[in-house]
Amino acid sequence: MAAKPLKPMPLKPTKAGAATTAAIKVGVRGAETSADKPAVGAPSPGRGLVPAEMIARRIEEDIVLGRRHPRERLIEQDLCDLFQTHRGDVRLALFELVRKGLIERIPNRGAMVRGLAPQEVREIYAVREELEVMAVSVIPFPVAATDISRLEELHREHSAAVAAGDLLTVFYSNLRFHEALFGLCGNACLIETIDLLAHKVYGIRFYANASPQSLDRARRDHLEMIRALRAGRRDELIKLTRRHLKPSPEAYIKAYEQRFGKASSADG
Amino acid sequence: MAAKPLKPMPLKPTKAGAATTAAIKVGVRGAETSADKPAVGAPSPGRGLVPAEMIARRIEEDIVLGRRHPRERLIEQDLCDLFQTHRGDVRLALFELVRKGLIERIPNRGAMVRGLAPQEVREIYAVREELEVMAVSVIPFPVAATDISRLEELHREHSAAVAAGDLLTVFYSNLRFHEALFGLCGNACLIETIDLLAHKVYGIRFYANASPQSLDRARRDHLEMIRALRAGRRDELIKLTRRHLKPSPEAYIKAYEQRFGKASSADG
DNA sequence: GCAAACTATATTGTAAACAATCCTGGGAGG
DNA sequence: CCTCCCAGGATTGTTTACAATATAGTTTGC
Repeated sequence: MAAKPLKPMPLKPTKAGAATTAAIKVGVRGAETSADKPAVGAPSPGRGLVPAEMIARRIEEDIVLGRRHPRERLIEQDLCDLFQTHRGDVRLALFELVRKGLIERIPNRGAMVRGLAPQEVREIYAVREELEVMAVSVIPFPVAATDISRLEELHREHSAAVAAGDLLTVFYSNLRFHEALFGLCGNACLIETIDLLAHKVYGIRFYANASPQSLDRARRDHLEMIRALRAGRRDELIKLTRRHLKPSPEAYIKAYEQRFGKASSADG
Repeated sequence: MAAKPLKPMPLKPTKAGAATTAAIKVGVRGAETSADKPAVGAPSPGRGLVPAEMIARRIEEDIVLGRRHPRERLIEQDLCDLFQTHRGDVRLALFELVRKGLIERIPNRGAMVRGLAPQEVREIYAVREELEVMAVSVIPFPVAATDISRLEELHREHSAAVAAGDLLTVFYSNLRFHEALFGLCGNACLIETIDLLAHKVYGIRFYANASPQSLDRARRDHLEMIRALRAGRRDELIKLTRRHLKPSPEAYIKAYEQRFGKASSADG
């Protein structure tokens, strides 16, 4: 323990929760800084994120959009040059991506984009289904009109992107739609966990997004979800939630088996 | 983009899952390399961990056992001296703990042990219950005798620690028991997510572990769980799983309200 | 006497250099 | 011809120093 001749900390026994953010003697900036971290807002934003988080997001985006394929390796120095930063932050970003399950890292060797085995994908989607169904099961009904409006707005965004074939915008508007939907449940931990698992399978969306049919089906699902929400039909909403999660893993696994043979999907 | 004149990577299209670890051309030594880094002797888990993970673990343990209280701040240099390492690893460990929800970090200010508001605790436990019930719901029955034996062994360990009043061992053996139990479900993602959420509330176990009655109740719960497992009574097991999760948050919230007043628990 | 600004210090963030480790490829020995 | 060993080069891991930023205490102006 080094010197600590000054005060140990403000020590205000406020409610320790979200507001605790302000504890360190929050200036005007404190709140903002840690506040706007939940979203995956825009393609390449620099807004109030820690540099490492921004780098992680950019790499994530590359993986999602297929610009970096599985087994491709990520060199720290390359990333430093690319993002104009130092290795400390790049390193942090890489560990962050390991945590999210998007890349793999072996000490003293390096990091590489991670491919998901069918079995893993199935398992992740099983948990996602459980949690997303839980989320829509606890949404307080009736849902406020403003919330419905917001979902409709996001749905319009998504539809437009689908129509335009703009995959990047499709991806992010779809993300925002689901964030808004599950956000209605009010359980921050649940929302965060759903988000975490969604990140793990970002990479395979590429397969699901491949066909226009899939995109359109997703669009229609969203529309039905909004209807069910407005009508207060919870059972319907749950059914839709389950159905909406089916196509992505199926498309991925099918593509995987066609490419590498069926054997791999059965092991493990 | 620096030079990359050599091979881009082995590129073996094996099953991309867990075995992928070997992809970078893992030699025989690969595993050892990360293993033989004792760094700082940890009480319980000295296993092959990256230094940063070990540091995170130690700090986590301190928090769990109340050796570091909420709002206490963590200075990078102090931790370097304590763990005999450099700031890079300490920094990594701190970010890791932020992710686990045990500490809070504000850029340019520092990190501090995080206190959980009652509302957060409730939310986390709600998700934990959902996932743990899911886990025991998908355990393939009947359970192998060796698995039952292992659980009994861990239960004995736990019981002994409870009897001896050795809180540290109680904590870790309890952890191992639940890892083994939920491990039976076979869904790696589910196991990992359950573990993640358990970490988030490590800190509040201190309250639950305070009374010998609580410890003994947990012990008896474990015993009943093993019985239900052996008898193949899934409904019973689910009921026990739910019941087992109740006391901890209740004890914490009660203690919290007694200390800071009831107002805080209702907001948010 | 109070408030605003200033300085001093503690702490975090960034950068660069150095050391350790691992893959690649060629050559010696069998 | 094959195997083993050894240098060469690339990449990660570690160390150190320095810069930026925030907090605390003090001073100055009113």
